[in-house]
Amino acid sequence: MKPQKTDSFYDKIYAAVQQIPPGCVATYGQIAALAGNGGAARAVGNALHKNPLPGVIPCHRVVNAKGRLAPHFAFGGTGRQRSLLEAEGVEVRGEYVDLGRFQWRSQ
DNA sequence: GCTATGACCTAAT
DNA sequence: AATTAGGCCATAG
Repeated sequence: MKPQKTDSFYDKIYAAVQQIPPGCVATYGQIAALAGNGGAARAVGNALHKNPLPGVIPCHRVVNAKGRLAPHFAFGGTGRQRSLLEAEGVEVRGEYVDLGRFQWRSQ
């Protein structure tokens, strides 16, 4: 049997994003993998775009495979994100983040 | 079940 | 560097 206590994949995605520790960032593919579907990066992006739980989901910790922030953000823009990430200790270069140093990984 | 959408990924032009 | 094209997946109507 499967310990499935959620209904939609989106719900897992939101949970995965909330699991991201401060000072770290995760890629869409990583969130998709945590949600149980590696490769569903697109679904992850859609889930966050809908952002049903603003203020609860730290979307600013989610970046794409290149460590780049989204072109648009439900928070007000990438500039807004840059401030939040830097505030947590993440070095942001324009719209890019150093994945080799701040990408969230199992410790 | 099909169509349309999307904050993705990669390659090609 | 920017745009286009194809591929991948899930959701909503």
